[in-house]
Amino acid sequence: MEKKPPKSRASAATRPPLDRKAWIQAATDALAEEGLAGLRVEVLAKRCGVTKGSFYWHFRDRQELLDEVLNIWKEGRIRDVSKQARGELGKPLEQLVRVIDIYSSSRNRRGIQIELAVRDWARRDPKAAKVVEEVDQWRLKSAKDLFIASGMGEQEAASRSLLLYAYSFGLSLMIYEHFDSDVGALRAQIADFIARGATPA
Amino acid sequence: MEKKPPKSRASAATRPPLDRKAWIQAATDALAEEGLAGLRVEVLAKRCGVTKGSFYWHFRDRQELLDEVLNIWKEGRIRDVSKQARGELGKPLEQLVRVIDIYSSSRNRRGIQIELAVRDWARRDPKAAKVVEEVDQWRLKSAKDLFIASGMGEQEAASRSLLLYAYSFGLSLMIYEHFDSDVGALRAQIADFIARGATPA
DNA sequence: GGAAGGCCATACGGTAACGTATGGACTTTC
DNA sequence: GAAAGTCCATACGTTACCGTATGGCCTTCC
Repeated sequence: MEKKPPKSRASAATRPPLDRKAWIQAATDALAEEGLAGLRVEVLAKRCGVTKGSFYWHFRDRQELLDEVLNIWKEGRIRDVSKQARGELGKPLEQLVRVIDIYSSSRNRRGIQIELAVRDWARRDPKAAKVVEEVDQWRLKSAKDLFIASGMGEQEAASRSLLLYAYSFGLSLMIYEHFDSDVGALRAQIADFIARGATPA
Repeated sequence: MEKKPPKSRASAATRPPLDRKAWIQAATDALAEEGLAGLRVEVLAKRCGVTKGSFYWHFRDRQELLDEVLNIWKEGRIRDVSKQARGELGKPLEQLVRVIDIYSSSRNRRGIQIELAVRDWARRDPKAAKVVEEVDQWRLKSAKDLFIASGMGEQEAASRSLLLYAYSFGLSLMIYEHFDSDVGALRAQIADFIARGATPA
């Protein structure tokens, strides 16, 4: 057998060594693009330019990565909500409209894709379901507070909060570009409708 | 080599032979329960009590089954919409509230699961996306007509239609049971809000 | 400069799935 | 009753993935 030179570490020399964070980042990218099915060890390794030997040094097994992805996502979402709660982002109604906008906008494609992937994941995995439930709790509570802060009653504030988020997520499940000549106007009207209850004549 | 008796056809004798429809039915069940990832030939075969030898007699390959599942689903949804359009189901506003109800209700768990599975599928598969787009077109157009029939203007009818369906699908992505002591009341208020624009004091 | 530890490549065994090839059992047709 | 057709079981080759075992390079620390 000819002795192959044990792989020039050209890549290893130039590339900074990976850590857990880098793996989780790559996994989250894959989750956005391909859903839970995209989180495969060997595929992620190729994406990172290494082999799975690296992966199993940083993680016990695939499940450990999945758990981390979920937790990181949860923490990020709760941080976002907390920012809102601190009221540093403008008046209540403006914030509510912005929330709707964030989830309707193509600007935030990656965030939306992850959101949908996690929620699909949650339909079959109890751990993911628990994370989604917690995130929903925070968001709904925060939105409800904002509605109340703008002078709305308890129950209506709760209803509108639920409507706001359900609509936002649901919209990104639909394919409606050709439904109307100006879907942007429709979205704007709906946002106004949810946040202010207005239905322009 | 000992000659094994070529498998008693006990099952085959009692079980009626499968046809394409039976396979598609089983596949749709699997889709509801496990999503697209559940549509695996050998797994479905086990569910049907046969081996994949049967499958490949009825279908050219897995893709052919997937296409059929999509088409059957599309036809069913469009049939549903057509029923509405024929106005055999009561007054416009009642019908709209019923649509919301159908997609919020645990009565229709299977239908909702399939709906979500197909829409998740559509995020990565152009064929599925095309089917979803067509179904959305029919549904949105039908809802819009109902709103118009109850005296609403063009644009508001369009907005509310989009809101209605987006909300319905989005709601089944959320985990909100513990958000309020009476989530049923919230849902009822939202339905009324979407269909009639009412926001009870 | 030698030892220890961090980071990774390679090779291996195992499982699950796809699709094909082939033939067997049972039914229908002529 | 033989031939043709229907429906399926079995065996095979292939690919993709998981997780383990093992060893090697490269840095750090004494």
